Amino acid sequence: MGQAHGASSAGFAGAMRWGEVRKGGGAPLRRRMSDPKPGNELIRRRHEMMASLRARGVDPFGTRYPVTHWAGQLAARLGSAGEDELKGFGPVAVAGRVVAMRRHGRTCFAHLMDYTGRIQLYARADQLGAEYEHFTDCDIGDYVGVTGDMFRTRTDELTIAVKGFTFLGKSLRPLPEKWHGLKDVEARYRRRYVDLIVNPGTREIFVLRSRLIKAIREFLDARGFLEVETPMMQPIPGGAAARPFVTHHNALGIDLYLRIAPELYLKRLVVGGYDRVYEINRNFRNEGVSTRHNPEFTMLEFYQAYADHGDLMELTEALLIHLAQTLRGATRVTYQKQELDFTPPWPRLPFFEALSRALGADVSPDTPVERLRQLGAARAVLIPAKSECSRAWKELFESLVEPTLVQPTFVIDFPLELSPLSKKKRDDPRLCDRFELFIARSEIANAYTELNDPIEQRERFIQQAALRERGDEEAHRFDEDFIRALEYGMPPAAGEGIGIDRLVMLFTDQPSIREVILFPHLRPETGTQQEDE
RNA sequence: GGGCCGUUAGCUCAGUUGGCAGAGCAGCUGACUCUUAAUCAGCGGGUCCGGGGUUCGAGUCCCCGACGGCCCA
Repeated sequence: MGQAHGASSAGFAGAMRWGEVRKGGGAPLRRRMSDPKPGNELIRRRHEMMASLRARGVDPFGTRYPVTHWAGQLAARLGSAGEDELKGFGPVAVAGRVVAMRRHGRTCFAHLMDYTGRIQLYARADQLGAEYEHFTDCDIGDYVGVTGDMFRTRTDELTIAVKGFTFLGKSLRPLPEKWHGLKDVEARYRRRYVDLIVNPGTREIFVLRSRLIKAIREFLDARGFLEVETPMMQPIPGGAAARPFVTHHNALGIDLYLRIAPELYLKRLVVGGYDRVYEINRNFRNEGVSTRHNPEFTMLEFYQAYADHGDLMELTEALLIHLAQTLRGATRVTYQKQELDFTPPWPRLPFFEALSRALGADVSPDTPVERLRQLGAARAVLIPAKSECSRAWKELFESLVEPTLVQPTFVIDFPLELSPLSKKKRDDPRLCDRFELFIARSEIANAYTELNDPIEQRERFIQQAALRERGDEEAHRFDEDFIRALEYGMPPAAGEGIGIDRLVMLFTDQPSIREVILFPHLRPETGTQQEDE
């Protein structure tokens, strides 16, 4: 192997030009602190090994490999197979990443990981001949293909006796330690690929996320809902109270907004005659990041004609039970050491009843804001002077009620002012036919009976415009075309939005939204140094 | 935006009162034909996040900054 090292150093020097990394011809990027230093011994060694393989006529980066079995498949089929069955099973070809190597002189054990699981490999010099050296030259992290026969070791582990061996993709960087994995949270988010390689728990979260979304589709499809796609870039960002991201369309010469909600477009489709529609896709809100907020997040929205928000409460109960049973096989799940019981029906808690209980005094939509401020102050909730009632309700609810809502709870009878797209409650025009679902102190769903009266919708938009005039950047914007759609006639309908990321948090027992989003938003890892300010 | 905490080898982490920068894993060399956190013997590996200051001397103390985490708004 000695001469191979010599041959490799030239190739290495050519390949590694650390100092020359540039971003668009601009200033050099700062190297991240946890990145190996230029010329790092472990990386250099791997480059040398790559060159050594080439010198021996071995391609470190293989191509198409005819896989006959996956690791998980072998374990499932042969996990309890006897000696004779294994002998008769015939040759297998597997491919994956080498994740462990135990060299014992002229024999060697390794573990291969593919996306279904792991399988042990056993190589012997007397079986492999010249290829044995290539096998033991594997670095942890290399992608390889292996052919061989199944057997069971003395310690009863299902193993492939290696007969043939191919490099498929050389790994040039050292992986984190086998025992502790990668723990550093920042590194896990920035290099999710490494996190996924070494931390099985991370892989499982995103498999469950995928299964959850699939289960939602099955549930809605079975009930006659049509999945649709509506614009992500909108000229008027509507359907929610939030600040949008702006972008620019060069050819049209106009600004467009990344959507904060699909609502107004989905309702246009209800006008168009699709009685049951849903969309699962991204929303973008220009707000801070936290353990519960990512600037882009995934939302399910669905609309059902001829139904009201009461129907949707029942549908929501059925949906979450379906998810709990499909994903966890139970109607109860443990979230952050608390047991959540999804058995319906869930309590329906009127908004002002919840506030009154929390404040220890009766309050209603008519309670003056000054009184609300006093009551809030007594419970350490500060409501800024000159606030509108709506602001006070929000503050008090978020500080005093939300933290108490652990078990699934529908909060109903929201004040009209907070709900400009929602139908007015027939027997109390100060309230509306709306609910929010809370689970584990977190808002999971928001739904209402849709306002389908274009005259009243116009009035509501006008009120919102007035709020916007007074500086409320989150007030809804006037959407003339949406009014026009309603004027063509919209059936009574109920609509709901469910935050997918927060649902995934519940079902994977994760305390932070960043753990259920593959690439959560972080500040760029390298400073641009170009805009000095 | 505010408060607190963190950043040391590829990874996980120690680092005393301010006095030569450490361990385990990973890596390298050698031994080893059923191991599995393999074992045994030996070896190499550091911009202590960055910049400034105090000091004879700073990983450690002070100031500024970057990034991250948690809590609050």
